[in-house]
Amino acid sequence: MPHAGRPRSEQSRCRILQTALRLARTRGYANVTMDEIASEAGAGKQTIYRWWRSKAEVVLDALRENARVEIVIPDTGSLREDVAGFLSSTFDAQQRRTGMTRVLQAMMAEAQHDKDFADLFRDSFIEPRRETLRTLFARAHARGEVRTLDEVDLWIDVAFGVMWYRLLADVGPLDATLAEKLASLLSEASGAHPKGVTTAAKK
Amino acid sequence: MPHAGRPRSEQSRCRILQTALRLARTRGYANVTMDEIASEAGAGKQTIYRWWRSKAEVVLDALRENARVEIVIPDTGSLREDVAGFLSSTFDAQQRRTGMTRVLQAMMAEAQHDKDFADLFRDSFIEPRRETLRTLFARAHARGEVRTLDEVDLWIDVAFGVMWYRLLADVGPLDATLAEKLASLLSEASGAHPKGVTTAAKK
Amino acid sequence: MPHAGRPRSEQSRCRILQTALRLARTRGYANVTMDEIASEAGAGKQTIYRWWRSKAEVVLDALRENARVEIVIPDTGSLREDVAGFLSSTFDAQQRRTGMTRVLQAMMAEAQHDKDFADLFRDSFIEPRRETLRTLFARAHARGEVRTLDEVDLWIDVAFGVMWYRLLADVGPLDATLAEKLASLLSEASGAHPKGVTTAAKK
Amino acid sequence: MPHAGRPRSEQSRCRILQTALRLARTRGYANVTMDEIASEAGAGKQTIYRWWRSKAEVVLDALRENARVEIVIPDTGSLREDVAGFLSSTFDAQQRRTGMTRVLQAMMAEAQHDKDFADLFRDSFIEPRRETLRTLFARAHARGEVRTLDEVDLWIDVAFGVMWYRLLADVGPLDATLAEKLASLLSEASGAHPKGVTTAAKK
DNA sequence: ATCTAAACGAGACGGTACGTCAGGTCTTGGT
DNA sequence: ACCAAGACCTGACGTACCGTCTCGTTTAGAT
Repeated sequence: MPHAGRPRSEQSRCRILQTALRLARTRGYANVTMDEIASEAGAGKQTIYRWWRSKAEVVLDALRENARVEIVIPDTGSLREDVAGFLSSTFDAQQRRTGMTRVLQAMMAEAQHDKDFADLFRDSFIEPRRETLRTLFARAHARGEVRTLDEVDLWIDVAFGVMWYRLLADVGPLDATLAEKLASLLSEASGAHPKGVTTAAKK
Repeated sequence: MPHAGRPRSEQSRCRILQTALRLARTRGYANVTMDEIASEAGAGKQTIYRWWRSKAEVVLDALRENARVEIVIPDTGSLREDVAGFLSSTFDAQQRRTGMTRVLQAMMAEAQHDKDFADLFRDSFIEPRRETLRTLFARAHARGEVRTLDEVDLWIDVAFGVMWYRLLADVGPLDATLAEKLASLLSEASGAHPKGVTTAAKK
Repeated sequence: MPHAGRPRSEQSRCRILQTALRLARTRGYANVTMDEIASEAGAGKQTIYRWWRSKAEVVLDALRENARVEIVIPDTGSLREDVAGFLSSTFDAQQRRTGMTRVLQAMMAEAQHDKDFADLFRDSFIEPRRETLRTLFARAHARGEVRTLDEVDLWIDVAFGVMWYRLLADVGPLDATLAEKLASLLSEASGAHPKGVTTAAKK
Repeated sequence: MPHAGRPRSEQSRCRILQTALRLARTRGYANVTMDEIASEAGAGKQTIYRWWRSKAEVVLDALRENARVEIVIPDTGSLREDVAGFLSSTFDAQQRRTGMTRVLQAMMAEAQHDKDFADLFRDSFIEPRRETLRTLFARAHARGEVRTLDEVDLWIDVAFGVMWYRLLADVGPLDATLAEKLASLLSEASGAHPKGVTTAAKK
């Protein structure tokens, strides 16, 4: 059965998402209340709760809508360059827009005390980005640059682990230099042969 | 002039810390209220606020007091084994005591929306652990196992980055296997020659 | 435009007023907390603060709602009897219902350290009762029982002054005897000549 | 056995009383805390609680110490003038010193929710003043100005009732005019023969 | 053209926890 | 034993958000 009643207002949906992201970036996610979002978006609170389960889900949704086209998935023929490019682009996207870093931190924070959101966040944000990196390693494997994909999850953990660690614990910047270093580290780790043997050509 | 007035009650301090950590572990950090901590510790809420600025600071303090003796700093003569031992011990300490993982997640989450706490957390929790790892690398350098310490911060980022990433994003377990793999990765990356072999050409 | 949003809940309003008065009478105004009123009325604390500024205003409101029909305004044709009847009825209403005296004392006490409440109390409680008495004197003046209304405020002060003084300083009972004596005092003072006679003997 | 240990410090006692009254007058009784009194008096809180049971008792004590000499007990040979003089002096004492009115209001308010203080207040403040007025009526009776003292308590209630009523309910000023009017009313009621006629027996 | 039903704005509702404040008690070292 | 200082426990406060619940209004497709 196709119909019944008034259809969802696209205008409301957009205004809520835009307002949520704007407020989260300018005033800090934690300082923004649902009442504010509703009020600033000219929407009723119920309208928000009808379509999203929590403030976190609204902001995450806004984040995804917003970031849909920002990240580049490079294909240069070199694992090191691919990884460096992808990480560089990822870091950039976060730093460029003021307050975006804060929003990401808040998303991860929120995931810590909301199991439902944690699942959504992992499935719709964390995993897709892991998948992208996995693709880069798979391509490199196909090219023969990488001997085995057995440890690909560990390599991904290293890349994103360092990123999130710096982001969350504020122990260092996310810049092109870091992207380069991580790319080098991972391309070596994934292509080297530890036992001092021939090691063969690395590049 | 040495003092004035009634001295701080050591009993209260201990009971508050113990109660805070116990409640946080058993019922989840977010579900514990200041009123509960005060009440269960037989303390007044004001007494808590007199010495700590927030629930997070209380729990962090309890965490430090508690963890003072838990972590082993190994010295086996081998960087790989030292790192593996340290990480293993760190992971264990988190998994062994029920609920400890949750508390750590909550601490990191809290640091995301409380600047004051973030600073305290980094200085009194994050950095000391980095320092330990730094010591292991410095020893290995002194032994000649590591060629240069230029990238030691990156290696530390890798170790803790992966740990926190798995902890927070729930993308994999923190077990002995991971400790071993990270140790291998880092000892290789840092230029180690496990068995005194030629190391061959690295680049 | 008549409205917008959910209308105020009459049920909540009533339950809050009833609960407030009941608790104040049974347990003593000072021993009742806002949390208790809210909790017992099945209301949120915010709902109380949304419509009243303080506990005192809630109780006063309840008092007015409750006392709307209790006081008799007599019209016997004799000033002395009118005043005696009115005061008697007023005293009775306070003594009959257990705890009511205490509530009145508390209201007056509250007015002493809350300017806003003092104004409300005077305008909505004190003055209406003065007005009633003023009416009795005005009627008597119209009948020729009272020579002039110049000092009517003083007479009113005397009646209520003695009442409140005994109530607050606990220096004597509020009973029918007092009502009679005050009525006599005031009818004499105001120049009444009960039976149109030469003023002569009073009783 | 007369003594033991350090004697009570007269300096402390005075400073506490002075500070309490000063603060109560300048900032309003309700806005003053025990901590403030102690701190401003350079005393410990315990020192206050050692000698007084509550803030109200401290202030009342200060009030009595302060007012010891202020009130005149006139003896002019005329009841009307005696009463007018006494009330006038009483009203003046309250109005002259800024904030004193407020303190009296607060005392009476405090008596409403502290039974112990109520007793102390009545016995040491209310009753002595009643007694003074009683003396005036007794003298007048001895002079033959007053026929009987049967209703002296009512007359006293009228005088102080109007005073407190105006003070507490803010329904009129306490000035010389009021003192005169009350004196007239009471002297008439207590012995006068309003119409020059026989007036006959009152009861 | 009317009917029906869901979505909409507004905003009041029941709750939970917060951080603060004051009261009155207790515990130091010092007089 | 008294004192100043100040930490202690207790308990109420008024505020801030949460997520839910009415209201009357709007907006489409189905009748």
